[in-house]
Amino acid sequence: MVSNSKVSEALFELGEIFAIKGDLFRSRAFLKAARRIASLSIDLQEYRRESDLTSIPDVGKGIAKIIGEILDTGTSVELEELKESLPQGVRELMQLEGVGPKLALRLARELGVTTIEELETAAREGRIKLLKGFGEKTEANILRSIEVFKSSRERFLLGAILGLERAIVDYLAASEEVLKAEIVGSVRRRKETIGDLDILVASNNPEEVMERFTSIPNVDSILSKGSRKSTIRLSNNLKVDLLIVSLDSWGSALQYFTGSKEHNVKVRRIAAKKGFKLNEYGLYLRETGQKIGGENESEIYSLLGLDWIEPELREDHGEVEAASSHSLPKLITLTDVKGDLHVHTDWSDGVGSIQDMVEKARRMRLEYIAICDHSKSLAIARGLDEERLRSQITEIDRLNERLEGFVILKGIECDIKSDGRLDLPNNVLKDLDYVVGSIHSGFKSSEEEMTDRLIAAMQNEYVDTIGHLTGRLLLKRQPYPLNLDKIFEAAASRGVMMEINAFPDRLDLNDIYCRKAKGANITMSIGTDAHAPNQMDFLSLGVDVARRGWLEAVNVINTLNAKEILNRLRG
DNA sequence: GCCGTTTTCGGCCCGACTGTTTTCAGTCG
Repeated sequence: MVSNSKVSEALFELGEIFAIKGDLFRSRAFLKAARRIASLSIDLQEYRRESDLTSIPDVGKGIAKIIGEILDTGTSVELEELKESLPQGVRELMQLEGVGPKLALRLARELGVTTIEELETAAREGRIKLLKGFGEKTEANILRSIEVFKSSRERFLLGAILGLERAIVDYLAASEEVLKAEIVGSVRRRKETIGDLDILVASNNPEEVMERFTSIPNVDSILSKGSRKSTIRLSNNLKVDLLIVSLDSWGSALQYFTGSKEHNVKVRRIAAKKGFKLNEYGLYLRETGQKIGGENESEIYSLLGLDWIEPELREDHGEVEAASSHSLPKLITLTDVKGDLHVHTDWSDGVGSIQDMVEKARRMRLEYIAICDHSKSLAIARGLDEERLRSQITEIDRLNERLEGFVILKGIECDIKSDGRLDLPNNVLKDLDYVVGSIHSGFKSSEEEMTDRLIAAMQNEYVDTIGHLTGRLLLKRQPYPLNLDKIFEAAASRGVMMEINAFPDRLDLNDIYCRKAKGANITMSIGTDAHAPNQMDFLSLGVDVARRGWLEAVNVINTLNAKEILNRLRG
């Protein structure tokens, strides 16, 4: 899939350049195509061999030609020429908040700056405010954007802000002036990483609520403040938007601010076609301006002839079409999940005993957990050799005898060695209930080597699941290259499952691959990879990914109860 | 440049906030 990201980056770049040049519609077309390519679960190189690139939505003749050129030569002549024609550094400047194409071009042209660093110098020397149409405030804002850019331009893990999200909503909801409060935006859609936090409030007294919002204890700065919409930055650099509407616009505002942008564009277009106008305040008849909906969200969808769409699906990945033909999936929920299929204990690098993990699971009302400590190759994690694993098996048997209404599955997270063999012999694997095969080394190998390695591992009859397939660490490490088609084909034919690793910086498989795996008839398992009892709370993040990947309960093995899963695994 | 139940031309989502300017362009979501 390396070629896909290369193509999508080039298309993004072209889109931005066209925006700088003022050709906004062409820009939009390229950006749209770029996003489309980025979300494809098929490899472009392979796709091109079998079909016409123009069969991809948002890709027409022109862009197909450019994609072909990039696949063949690594770049596009048009892109290179356009880059030449722009002053150096314009695109870099656009990374700053509040600096769009127009501003970036003027700054680059008129100040001759080519980097953010040079722009900072110019701002400190007071040269920006001398430009026509610029003043003190613009200069100060640019300086502040540069600060933010330098200190933290990374996104936040969804798993890292969840408590905070709740706390802010509760803080606002405690005011009598707040009639309703809800998280919207990418957090409501449960995206794996988020850029900011969006909160929607219904109130008849927006001024007072805004006051309360902008005086939240850990606010660092107020970026904008109006009667309907304000933005603050918290001391941890997280940006929080508050939007206030009246109760009769609650549903349309919820719909609008949940996004995604692409989803909303599609929904609005349907509204327009049916003779409506949809905005955050309501659904209106275009001709008369009469308001016909807005109080609740599902009503908006139903007036447009659509089933209500779960927020996690709102990415314009076919959900609007499915809602129109009443064929949306019935998504898995957290309560469907009966067990956690990947936890560590103090037998390897976890901090809890088997008993601690069991107690936590029981508090979560789960029926089972699979103890999957590391195997011996992972010496740094005190991985288990055959002898210690046998002791652990005995220990688990002993504990299971005393447990009622709960089962501990005997498992292992067994290292897959570089030749694809497993780290422990079959004569001990056969005595386990559940084997997760994972790669923890050799991340720099080629796509072919990694693919072969995984396929070889799946030939082992005791491997139930492949753990954290792509090895990515969100915001830290890219996934290693893999031929997913080959891997999923092998997994489907061998009946091997794919893990959704629910640890916040893994979430691997991701949503897109989940959907692809589902299409390949592969069953998924969800495991938190918890190394401490409380980390089992990450289970909900795994379910979020599954939901974003269009999975239903039947696609996930942990929706079976303890008896069923034991039958399925070793029956 | 893409797209089509208004289909090969003429649209392309729509509104809030800011800054600097007297009526609006730029940016963002």
